[in-house]
Parts: sequence; structure tokens; C-alpha cells
Amino acid sequence: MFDDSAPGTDRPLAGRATFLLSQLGFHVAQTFAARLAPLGIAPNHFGLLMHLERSEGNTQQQLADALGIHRKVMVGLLDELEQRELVERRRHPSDRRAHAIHLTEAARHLLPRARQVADQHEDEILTPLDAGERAELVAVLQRLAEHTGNAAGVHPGLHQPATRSRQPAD
Amino acid sequence: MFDDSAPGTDRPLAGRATFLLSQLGFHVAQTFAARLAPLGIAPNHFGLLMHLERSEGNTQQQLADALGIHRKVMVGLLDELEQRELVERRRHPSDRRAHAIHLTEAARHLLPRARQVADQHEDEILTPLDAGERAELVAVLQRLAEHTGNAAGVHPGLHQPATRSRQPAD
DNA sequence: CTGTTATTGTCCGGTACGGTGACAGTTACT
DNA sequence: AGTAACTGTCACCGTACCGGACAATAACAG
Repeated sequence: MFDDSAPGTDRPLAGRATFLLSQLGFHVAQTFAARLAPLGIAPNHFGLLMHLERSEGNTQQQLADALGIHRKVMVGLLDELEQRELVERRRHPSDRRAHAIHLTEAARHLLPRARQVADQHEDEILTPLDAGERAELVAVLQRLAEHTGNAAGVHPGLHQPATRSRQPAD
Repeated sequence: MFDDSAPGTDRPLAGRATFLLSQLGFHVAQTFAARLAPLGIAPNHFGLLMHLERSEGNTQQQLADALGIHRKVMVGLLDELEQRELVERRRHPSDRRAHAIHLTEAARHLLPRARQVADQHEDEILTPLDAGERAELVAVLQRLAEHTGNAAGVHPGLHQPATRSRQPAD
């Protein structure tokens, strides 16, 4: 595994923070998707549901803006969530061309479980670190994330297929 | 039943290390691909070229094993690199059915530039951190990466697009 | 009030990519 | 020799992304 540990000449990939971030980020996304799969949702669904919790009745356009994605992607996302009966497209009270998106009761039951999954996942990923190190890591990552210019809580890869159908076979 | 979820005040996504890792990892991959694009190669090409530097004359199968990908992916990767005249498929001295992969002179000229791009990229990403914090971050990330079980230096998303030149316009 | 323009949400088609199965050439084993 | 195993390649297929176009509705000018 640690074959290419050539010290000296050029820094190996595993010594670059950028590579580690990309590698870990990918792994985290993969495993989180696998953990979430039994609940019938993908990570992007989870993010959307969490956002919906605080923005009941918003239009699809508002949601798309908030998550930094295109309206078309929101259509697909909501289609999937609606099919799982986690959201409802109701009539918007003041704008009849828009939909007011609401969480269903099922979603309110699902969300705590999903959050628990996320907590377990986080705990597993951070196993090697103690509490202090975890807090410090989060603080550092937040500083880095802030510097990137990405809005807080907005995942730039939300348009991606969200790593679906990757059964926890590995 | 268990109303343990305080509505609206749960830990936001931006407070989870897993989300930050995924978000940052994606952003890093994106921007690195953009930075590497002018050189005519993608991040996975870069990783392969770096590996080839130390394993001249290996077969495609050996390379695929080392990078943790399938032989078929290696075919495509080498096709692209060969088209850019960065690698050569020579006759394997002892096994006539296999190819011996070698870097070209152009690749030896390109690699230092690519490494420089990677250094600049790393420096930009880590701008908010001082030298001590950077070293500590790398150390922590290495511990986490080791715990995931992924081989060091092997990017689990090597099969993914990761290659597309996403304009940093957004 | 009427007509024009902008917005919302949806659908459709082209395009590219990842993943799978089969295939020729070569080697290794009996 | 003859057969099994391996390497590298190709062709196929299902799927996801991206663009434009569209109906319905709203907002606004005159």
C-alpha cells in the first residue's frame, strides 16, 4: 500500500493536502451515500431535506438559488423526493405558476434518522481523532471553505449523480 | 415521539467535518483540474505520470493495479497520454503480449511544470493557514486517510470524470 | 383593458461517459 | 502439441448531463 513512499525528491501525492482533501472528500461522499442508501435517499436529497426544514413553502426557484444549483436539477431532485413521498408540491398561495414545496410527515420522521446516520458517519470518519482534534479540524476546514468562496453549506458537486446505486459492496 | 430535534438549530451542514471534507475535496478537484487544463492534462493524468516516473517499463496491468483501477480505464488513460505524446507503448522485453509503458521526453519536461502547478494550487487552497497549521492539517488528514483503508496516494475517484475543464466562472 | 415581456416549471434531444461482455494475440503449463 | 490463463482492445448499452424550446402565469406599459 505504501509503495510510493519515496522520501526526498518530490513530495508524494499522499503528502499534499490538496490530494488528501480530494481523496478524503471523495471517500466521505461515497461512504455517506452508502450509509444513506438504506433510507432510500442520496446525500443531495439529505441536504435538500435539511434545507427544506427551514424554508417551508419556498418555490423551486428559491430552493435552487439557495443550494446553488439550476432549476432543472431541482426539478429532478424534487421529482425523486416526491416519488418517495417526502415532499409535496402544493399550490403557491400568491403565485399560481410556482409550487410551494413542503415536507411530508414521512420526511419529518425520516430526517432525524438521516441525521443520526450522518452523525454515525462523521464519528466513523473521525475515529482517529479525539474531541479536541475534531473541533480544531472543523475550524480549520471552515476557514479553508470560507476562503474558497463557496457559500457555506452549499456543495459544489450537488449537480453530480450523487453517487447513487453504489451499494456498500466494497 | 422523541422531539429531540430542535427545528432550525441543528448542526448545519457547514459544521460537519464530513460535509466540509466533501465540499472542499470537490472544490479542490475542480480547481486543480482547471489549473492543470492549460497543460493539456487532467488530474488523473498527472497522478499516472507521477507514478510512471518511478515505474518505467511497467505493464498496463501493473499500472492499473498500482493505481487501484481497472485495466480498461488504464487503456483510456494511456490512450489520451499517448495521443499527447507523453507516454510510449513499447514492446515489453520479456512478454510480447504486454506493453512496456515509458515516459517521453515531453513528459519529463511537462512534469516539473505540472508539479509547480500543483504546488501553487496547494498554496492557494491553504492560504488561510500558516506553515504550522498546514503541517498539522496534512498530518491529521493522513491519519484520517489511513483509517479509511484507501491505499496511500490512490484516489478512489480516479474513474470519475474529474477531468472536465470546469470553468471557475461560477 | 390590452398587449408585451419576464418568470416558473417542465419536457425533449443530442452528447458524452462509465460499466459489461466478448475477442485476438501471447504465454505458461501438462 | 494442446489447453488454460493472461494482456490489451474493441463494440455495445444504459445512464446522466447540457442545451434549447415550450405552456402557463405573472408583472408591467400604454
